[in-house]
Amino acid sequence: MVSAGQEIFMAQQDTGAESVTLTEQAVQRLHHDILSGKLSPGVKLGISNLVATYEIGATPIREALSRLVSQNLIVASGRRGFFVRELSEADLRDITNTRLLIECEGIRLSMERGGDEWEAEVLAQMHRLRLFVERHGSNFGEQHHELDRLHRQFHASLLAGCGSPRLIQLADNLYSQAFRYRRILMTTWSDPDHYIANHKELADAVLARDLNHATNLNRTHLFSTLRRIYQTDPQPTLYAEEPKEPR
Amino acid sequence: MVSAGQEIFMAQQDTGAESVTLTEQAVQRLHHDILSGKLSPGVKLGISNLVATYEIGATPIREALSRLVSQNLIVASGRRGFFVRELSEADLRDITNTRLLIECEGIRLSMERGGDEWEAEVLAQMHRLRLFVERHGSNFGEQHHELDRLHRQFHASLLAGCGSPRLIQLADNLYSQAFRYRRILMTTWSDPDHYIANHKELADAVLARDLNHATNLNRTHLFSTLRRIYQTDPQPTLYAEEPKEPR
DNA sequence: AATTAATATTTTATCGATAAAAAGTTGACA
DNA sequence: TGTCAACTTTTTATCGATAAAATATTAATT
Repeated sequence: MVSAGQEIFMAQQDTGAESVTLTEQAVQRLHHDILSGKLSPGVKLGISNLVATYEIGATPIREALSRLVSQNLIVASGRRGFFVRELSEADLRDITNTRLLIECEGIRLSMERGGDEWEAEVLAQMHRLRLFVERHGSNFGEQHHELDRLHRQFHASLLAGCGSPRLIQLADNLYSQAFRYRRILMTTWSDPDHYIANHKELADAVLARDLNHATNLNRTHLFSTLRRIYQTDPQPTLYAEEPKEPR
Repeated sequence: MVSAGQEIFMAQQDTGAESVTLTEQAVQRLHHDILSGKLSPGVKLGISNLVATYEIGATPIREALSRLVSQNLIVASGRRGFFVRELSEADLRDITNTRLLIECEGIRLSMERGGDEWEAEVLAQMHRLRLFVERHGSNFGEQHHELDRLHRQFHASLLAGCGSPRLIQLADNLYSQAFRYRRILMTTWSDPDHYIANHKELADAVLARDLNHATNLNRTHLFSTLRRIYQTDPQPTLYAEEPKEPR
């Protein structure tokens, strides 16, 4: 027999899980499936297909698609339906340049305004990232949900202290857009130690308020995807002419 | 009696007007009504109200609302509905800072990459703006659709040559967000000549590739709304420490 | 009079059905 | 054999109806 207390608890759990709008569920699942590559670039997102696949009605699916359009993951074409956005070198370059602009400003502001909690947050995220990589050193190349999450959160933490909701939101957005490209490289990642060392260096530079160093590291980090996928020179348009400040 | 030819023509016109998705129509009308202040900040956007007002079904209305949520004009709250986003000083400050970052980078890139057509575009928009103001000097303070459009396009033209779709889109987006605040001031605008002179100076600086001057003018321009509405000091976080480059 | 409980009302979120495009197919004619 | 036109199928965009929440209202009890 179930006591009243338990019933209430379960009801809360139920609503806690199910009270999330179907639209939101659809957004999350579509987002995930697009980032993971399950839904490839260019693929047509037919309503009836999606309704069948996700077992969600057409209205919430449609609403979810609309939301993802504004996030540049999906393209809506007049009366012809929805499609997963195509990838291109020009697009990745645009993403990367914009990201650099947004993230560097966010980091700059965080350095200026960030307090103790912000610093603690950066350290904590770095720590989580390191622990995970150390524990999964062998399967490092594999796509791993948890690693994705930690990596995203690490980068988010760097600008978490900036005090600008818009910069934070934009950075997160651009991260998602870049992820589809980065994913392609994931299987080729080799050296966990190198990976951790890189991120540690960035975190340290940020916490040391060394804007110049942090910016340079971040630029290298962001452009590495572009370089490795398209074997192009970065052609960084941003902060390229930044003065060499004595550190 | 109507000939076959006319019938076809009318049908085309009909589809020409109506083939635009109802969702898109709803987006435009909501966008307009929010920017114009017809739908005030904080107001609840009840579905049935909107359905009745716009004479559009609930599905397209809902889709339109979803899209505008990602544009920061509307807030969606769980199962409680949609609301026009509130205004606040902190929000305008965030908008303004972000705008400055985006626009200045866009202008910088336009200066670097913009060709003849870009320059022509800037001049043309400046000209259109001037002509309109000169012709409507007396009713200058009034809200005027056409002036809004021209002003928006003028600012868009400054970064039109930057080659970054994302910067362009972001700038436009932020313009809309700022517009709700700027609108409050519109009735107090006094001097058409001053208005035109300001914009002319900005256009000239941009075309002369004087980044420093253009940045300063743009900062002043953008922060003037903040200053005038909230009587605050700008506290510009951006480019504040920029060196005084000899022009 | 105030706080809670029970009820009624409104409104959202969602589904299933439908009309209208778009895409695809077939067949006729040059 | 190729092109155009009529027709069929598929799929989108949209509506009206409904179940489930949230909100407002009333009643009851202390």
